[in-house]
Amino acid sequence: MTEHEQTIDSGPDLPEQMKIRREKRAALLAEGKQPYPLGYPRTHSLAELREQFAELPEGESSGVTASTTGRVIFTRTAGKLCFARLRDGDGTEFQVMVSQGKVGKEALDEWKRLVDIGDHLGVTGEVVTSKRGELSVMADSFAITAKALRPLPVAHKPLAEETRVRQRYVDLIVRPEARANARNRSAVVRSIREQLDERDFIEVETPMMQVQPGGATARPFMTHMNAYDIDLYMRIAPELYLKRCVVGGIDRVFEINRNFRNEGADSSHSPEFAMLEAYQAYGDYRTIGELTKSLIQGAARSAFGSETVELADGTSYDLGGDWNEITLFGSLSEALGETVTVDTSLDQLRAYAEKVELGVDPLWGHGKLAEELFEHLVVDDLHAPTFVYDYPEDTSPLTRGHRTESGLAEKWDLYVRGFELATGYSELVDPVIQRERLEAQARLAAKGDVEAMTVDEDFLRAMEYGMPPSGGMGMGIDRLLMALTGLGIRETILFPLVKPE
RNA sequence: GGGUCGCUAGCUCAAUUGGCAGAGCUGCGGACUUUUAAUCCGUAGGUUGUGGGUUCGAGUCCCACGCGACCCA
Repeated sequence: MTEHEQTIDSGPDLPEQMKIRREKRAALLAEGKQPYPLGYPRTHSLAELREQFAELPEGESSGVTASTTGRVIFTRTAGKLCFARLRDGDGTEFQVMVSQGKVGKEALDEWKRLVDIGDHLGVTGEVVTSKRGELSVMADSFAITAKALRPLPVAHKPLAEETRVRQRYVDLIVRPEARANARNRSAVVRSIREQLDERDFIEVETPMMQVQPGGATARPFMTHMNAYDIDLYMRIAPELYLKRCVVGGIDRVFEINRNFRNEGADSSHSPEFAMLEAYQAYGDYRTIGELTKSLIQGAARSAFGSETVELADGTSYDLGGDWNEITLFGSLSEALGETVTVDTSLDQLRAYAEKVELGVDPLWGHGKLAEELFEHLVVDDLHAPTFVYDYPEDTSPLTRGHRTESGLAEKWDLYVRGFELATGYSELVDPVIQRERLEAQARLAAKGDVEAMTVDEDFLRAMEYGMPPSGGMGMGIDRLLMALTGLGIRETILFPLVKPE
């Protein structure tokens, strides 16, 4: 016996149920059987059996012998006849019957002695229906294909929320919604990729470890590369690299990948999150807004069959048709009952903040305070899909100034069900103004703003070669799933970060 | 960061004023050749999140810590 086996077999503290399963594993080995064989010669998946024998009348035998596999999720013994329900990864279930008359006493006893709920099983036998009319395989033989050493949780009580997240593998085994969530996410991401492909966008993958972080105002994670002995940053956004792509002639480019932001974690924020960013040469914030709407509506159609989706709380949510459009200062004026514009003084904004009991950071400038007021007063009411247009220029350092309104930037944020889902811009492509903006950001950083950008000389060099006029957008994939399903972010991410137990 | 609540058997949860730590399902042994969360008989399973403290006695009261949920900033 190896040291490892001693450890797992001899633990006196091990719960009884786990000890017993380990003993069953040992018994299989002692009897010359593999508890974890290489495979099982399968002729039909459970779904194929369901499809092929859907018409088999009650109480009849098909005459067809099939070999199939699945995880045991239910067992029942009725004397000399045993039942088990198998389930496949796709959720298909199928019944197995083991009869003493068919397999003999020895095999039936082995079944009763060694097979547990949770085990993976291969079964070979005739496809029949039971007296109760259920399609079944009447086993001629069976083999455990993977012995489960831990019991599954009780099927009929919901798993505690924390256990779902910490042990997603168990959640996926026992909860159909968990499996559906994983598949829905895949369907949504696939739809986005296909739609962008149809529009001739090229998918790229740009650095996730960067010498200097850029493309967003956010606090980065730091790491260290030993070979070069330099600090590196996990990226907070792919923007500056995707723009380099557009400079280089990849006129329609996108990336779906992870960003990392060293900030809080709560029911709508994860420190690592998946993001789509897309850039389109000779587009602007209007065309990229249309694209964003199409992508979301297309994803809803292809993943859920409709632009009106069913949310987890049972309500439905309509993403179809045209969406509301408001402006930041217009909606803020309405909420305050006072006319607020980009020219309203900082002191006046501070007075409004005090009036609505918004705590103000003295470091906040004019634009930042206007955005904070907007988030405080307006955002919660933006339930229907709403584009919020025209943000202050001084908080949008990578965005082109507004074509007609001085002091504003050509930026929109898309709000869905009260949270920010996506953002889009007419991109700033003038390298001289871009340098001024980044240098201003760097001065904020020097003053202690941990979220401020730094001057990326290589990015500016690229811009100096000329970037065509472009629209760009970014959308949180996790949040898109939240919008389409009504789930919390910890349900749309399979393995969200959790503190160690 | 502040407040409130929670952490008990494999899973989901009880436990009265501080007085023998329980149930259902699961498991184990038995009966049953058509079960579907079967039924019947029997039975096992606990360092009550961790560490201190008060007390004759702590799941329960006090302190600290860990993990989590909700609310607030």
